[in-house]
Amino acid sequence: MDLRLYDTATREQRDFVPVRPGAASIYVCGATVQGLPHIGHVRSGLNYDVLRRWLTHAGLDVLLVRNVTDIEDKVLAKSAAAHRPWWEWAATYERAFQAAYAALGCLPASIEPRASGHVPQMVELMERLIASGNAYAAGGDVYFSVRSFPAYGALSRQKIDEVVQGEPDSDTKRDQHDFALWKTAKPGEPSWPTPWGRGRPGWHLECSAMATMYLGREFDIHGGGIDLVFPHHENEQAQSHAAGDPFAHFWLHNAWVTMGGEKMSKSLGNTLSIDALLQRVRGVELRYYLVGPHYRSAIEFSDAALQESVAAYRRIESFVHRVRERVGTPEPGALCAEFVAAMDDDLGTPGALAAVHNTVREGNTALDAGEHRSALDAASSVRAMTAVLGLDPLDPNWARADNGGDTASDALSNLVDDLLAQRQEARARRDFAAADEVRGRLTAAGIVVEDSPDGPIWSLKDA
RNA sequence: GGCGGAGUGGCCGAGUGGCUUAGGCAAGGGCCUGCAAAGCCCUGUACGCGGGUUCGAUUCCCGCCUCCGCCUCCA
Repeated sequence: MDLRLYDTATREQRDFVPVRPGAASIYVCGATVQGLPHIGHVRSGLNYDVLRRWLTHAGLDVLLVRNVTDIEDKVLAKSAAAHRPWWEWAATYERAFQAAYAALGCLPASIEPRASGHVPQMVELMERLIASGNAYAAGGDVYFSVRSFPAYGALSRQKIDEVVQGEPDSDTKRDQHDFALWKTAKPGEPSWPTPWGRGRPGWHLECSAMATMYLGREFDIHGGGIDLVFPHHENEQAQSHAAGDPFAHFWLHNAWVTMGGEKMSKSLGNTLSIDALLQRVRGVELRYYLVGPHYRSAIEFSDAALQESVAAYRRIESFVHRVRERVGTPEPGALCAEFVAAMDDDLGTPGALAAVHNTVREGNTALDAGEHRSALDAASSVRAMTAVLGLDPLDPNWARADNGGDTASDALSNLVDDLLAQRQEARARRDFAAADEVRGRLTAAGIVVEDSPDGPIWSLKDA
């Protein structure tokens, strides 16, 4: 394959060459399960889902690991405030995230490891770092010694001395820039045994340990939101490199979904929950909206733009449905070159969708001209391309009621067909008042009738 | 202060040193249709501001303005 990806570490596009021929390994920073997922969280999941589908389409055996940060300050604080066990709190929101990903058509990750289940791997990594002189235990905490690792800052291009310091959070650190790998146990908080006493993991350590556990010391792609570059990913890379692991070959970062020009976040109170959005549009339509712009471009959320996406997606969808009803069910076929080129160019989904729309237009033209073979080919191509983006209109996941599938009952079909036959009779004798009366009754019942050169087509009205 | 991103036609959103200057949505005109819907065709001539380089810049360089992000938990 000729995929090129923008790598944050090198700040340029590079040819994607898998570490292991024929396979691809991806680690994505998933959710901190402290609250409900919002549209921005899902955008990230969607992005790596598209990447995964594209790599899979290229014939690679893809492993996708998306972690769950279930042991973390906010989870502990919120669950404590609610007087609930931390693990119940985490599990509740873990399910909410899984449901949101699924509703948007994200294929399940190969595994979604929880930080709390990988303490032994973390301890092992800390032991390696202490042995190499890059970490030290102090008062039950374990810190990474930033100054001991000259390449610190390589990923984010931050210089240690230029980094703004927050409030000192510890007396035991040797350097204020050092970050905690492990935090000593506090009363009321969960803890695990280590050679340095009981405690709980720091966020950065979790990801290094889990990525290495499932994907090995060297793997292809590490992804996440742009906000994770510093300090999270910087720290991850520093830990793993200091421990002698080659770690990720590519660092990918997706941009934001903003609201009112600002980053969506709980603290600003401008979040948009997935549940609320799915009251208004279907999952596949929301997916189209989020996949349409390039993943490294910010999306300023607006209702108008969301509705435009709905209209744009329905154009694609209605083409495929019209072909199925008039010609036959298209099976996924060949991708067009424009689509492939766009996707290979750092997952250029905007260009890829342009290719889809061009094919739709050609297919519609063919259909109008009665060139059924060409129309079917176009629809096959559209199915294949949309499938790569997770937007295939005939994917059972996005099943929609129309009279071409199993979703409408035979009884309903018989009734509608009977009425349509009456209408055709009326039209044949040019009694349009009677014909429109039949159509009006169907419309009132939620059935949309459209006349095509091949006869009337009906479908259930959109919800 | 350090690092990074953005400003494109009515809207969303790509992209490129000039060549049919993406695609979608909306609008106007047309074709088709008994009507409608859908579809197809046509139309709009945009790139924050000021300089510079160039035969030519939205695209390269410099400066400026505005906005946003990270540096503290964060997709």
